[in-house]
Amino acid sequence: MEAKNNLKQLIQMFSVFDGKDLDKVVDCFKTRLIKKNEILLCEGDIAKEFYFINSGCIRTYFITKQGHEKTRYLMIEPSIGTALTSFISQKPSFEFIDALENTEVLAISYKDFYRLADEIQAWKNFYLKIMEMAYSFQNRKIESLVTLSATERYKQLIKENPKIVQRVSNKILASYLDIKQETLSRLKSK
Amino acid sequence: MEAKNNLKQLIQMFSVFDGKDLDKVVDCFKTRLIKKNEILLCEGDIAKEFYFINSGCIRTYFITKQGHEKTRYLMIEPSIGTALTSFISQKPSFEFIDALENTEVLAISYKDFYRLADEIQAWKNFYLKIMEMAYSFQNRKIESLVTLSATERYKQLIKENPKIVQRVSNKILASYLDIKQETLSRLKSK
DNA sequence: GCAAAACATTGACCTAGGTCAAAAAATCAT
DNA sequence: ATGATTTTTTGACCTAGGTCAATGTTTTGC
Repeated sequence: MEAKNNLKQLIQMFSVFDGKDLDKVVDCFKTRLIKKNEILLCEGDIAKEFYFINSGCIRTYFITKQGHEKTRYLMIEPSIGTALTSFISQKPSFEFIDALENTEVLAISYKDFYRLADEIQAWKNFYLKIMEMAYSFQNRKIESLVTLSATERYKQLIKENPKIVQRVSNKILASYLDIKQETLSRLKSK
Repeated sequence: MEAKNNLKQLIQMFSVFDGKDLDKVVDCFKTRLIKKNEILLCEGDIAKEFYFINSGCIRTYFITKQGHEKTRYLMIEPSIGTALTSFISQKPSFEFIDALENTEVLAISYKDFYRLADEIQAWKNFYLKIMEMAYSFQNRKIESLVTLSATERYKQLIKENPKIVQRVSNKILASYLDIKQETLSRLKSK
């Protein structure tokens, strides 16, 4: 109940809904409780759900040919996301989604997500906002990868997402920053 | 005339239009002829136009604090794009847009672009497709940055975009691949 | 056609971050 | 509470790519 109110609040930050449409949207979301280390999506599966994180932490990551984990997104409450490329294309994902903490999400299926986009203009606008924000996020990520040193990326993360730094292990943080955990250890102690 | 037919063809690859709506959309695009090295957008300006490249080549790039150019997008005909972050947000861009060759574009203003999105569902769907494709492109870019060596990135570019490699100088290619031109020279001769 | 400018290549040297291993610290499961 | 496992830190060593300078090649503008 509380989770659905949180979801309503987040949605309305990005798109103007009338009450009935918003209820209709929110009713399509189902509560999921996920245990720490549980995998929501395996590589090779199709991402059939989109998530609102009501509490906890989930991440998307992939594994390189050399066997290195690269963390793509870290999401703590309140936020939204999924393995977006697979969700959009409905093709097998090369990303995993897992939970770094016990996590409560509200999940909406691909079918409902797109059906609502056809039926409710405000939801389609919301979806556009999601894509715009995701695009801008990727832009900043690329800019930081090509212009900042490892130390600078770490400092930037501390400044912009202190909560994430507190809650996530150094191993995971390092894989999110595109550095090795030995390197993160060293630059933390400078 | 020919350009507008090319634009119609490209649009219809991504979204289903009826004839009248498509004409209405295409009528909002104006022809622009741009000379090689002409700057379409300066850092600090707001991106007020979205482009269809009918012939030629344009790129978006930014300059780091150290004064290095980093090329973000290379677009040869037929393609679409702009400095998307600034276009979406209507805030000053940190990217430049310039022409690497004499180029003919069809340009649509921000106002028309969004007005059409309100009036014509197929255009809004088209815009969604643009965002989805842009997002996927960024994803692949990030993946290549964090998993491939300089040589591998170069080889991937040759394989996936041979036309671009032929038409764009090594200096620009290097800045697109996030390597220095000395490095590109060296790995080309291996 | 020619000088200037820009692009490309090559040489020599340097360093940020990776790799591998070992040790220490923290967390987990019983 | 304790042993096992995982995470983190530290040490020593290595290398891909950067930096700077010089030279060669190609393109541009007059």
